[in-house]
Amino acid sequence: MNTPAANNANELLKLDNQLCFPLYALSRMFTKAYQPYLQALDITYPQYLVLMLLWEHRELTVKELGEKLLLDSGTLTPLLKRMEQRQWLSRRRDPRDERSVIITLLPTGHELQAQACSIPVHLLEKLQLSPTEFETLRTQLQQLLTVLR
Amino acid sequence: MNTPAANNANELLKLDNQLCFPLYALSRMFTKAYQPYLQALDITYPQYLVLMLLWEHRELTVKELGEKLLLDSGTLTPLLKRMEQRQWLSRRRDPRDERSVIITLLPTGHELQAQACSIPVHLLEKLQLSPTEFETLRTQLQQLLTVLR
DNA sequence: CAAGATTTAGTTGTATACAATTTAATGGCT
DNA sequence: AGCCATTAAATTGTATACAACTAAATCTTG
Repeated sequence: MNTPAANNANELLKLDNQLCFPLYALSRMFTKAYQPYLQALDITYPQYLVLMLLWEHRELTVKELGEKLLLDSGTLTPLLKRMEQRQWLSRRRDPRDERSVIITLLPTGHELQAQACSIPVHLLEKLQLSPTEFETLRTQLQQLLTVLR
Repeated sequence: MNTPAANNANELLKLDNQLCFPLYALSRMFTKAYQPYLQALDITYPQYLVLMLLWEHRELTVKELGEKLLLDSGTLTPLLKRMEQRQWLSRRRDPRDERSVIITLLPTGHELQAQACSIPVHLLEKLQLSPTEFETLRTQLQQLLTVLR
């Protein structure tokens, strides 16, 4: 354990020298930053992600949602059922392929968009990043996401 | 909804135009990338974080762990109890302040370090980032973490 | 066309996260 | 000393995540 190589390995084992921990911590901090705005709409962050996709696409299968959010049915099915209970969306089997379930936004779900569209603006203010910084970071993360996918 | 301002607000509501989603997705993908190596040690990612801190510091209170990991006792207490059951660490009240709980690494917990020190190396390989890219990204995330904290 | 492979959701069980509340101990102040 | 505010963990309840498995529908290939 006292060779330079071992010391280097131990250095790498420190929290501060890793990429993963800041990602993990930042991800949770962002979710908390969203919290007050989401609470006003009575939705959670993953539910907000689903809504964003449905505002853009109107209807999507569970599989498509999973591909876009990188979540599986074990997470999505109960989440979508909760959203169905609140009348934000409907779940129905695809008549042309009974294996698939099509998620469609209901009127109540559409109405949330008007209240939600100020959320990203609020968050941008909280971040205090210049548009350039924001864009650079977003692009880098997006790239890393593509590489790892 | 057809004014330029409203359209811009709707643009911002797309997944691809946000910082938060790539952080959220990347964080989970990283955890999955660690998974095979952590599974070999039979630990979870948050448990690995706790171990890394204890390898570096020997003993820490629950409060100190929470400050470093940005987690509260609601998350840490049950997590630490599970690690205690496996004899990796001990939990005992601080005699000088009975409110605090001191977490100390046990021999079994120390031994895990020898097996764990190859993990960051494996991860670096998976990432395929140049040392410069890695460092730039790490610094940016670290900074963002400091700003938001 | 029939059997086996594949695909899509759903289910089960475990482990986080975290808000909100509770409990116990300590500190500060009169 | 006695009281109140503060602090540190623990507890409770809800909502993700995700591995592993199941069930049903569809596809493929001989």
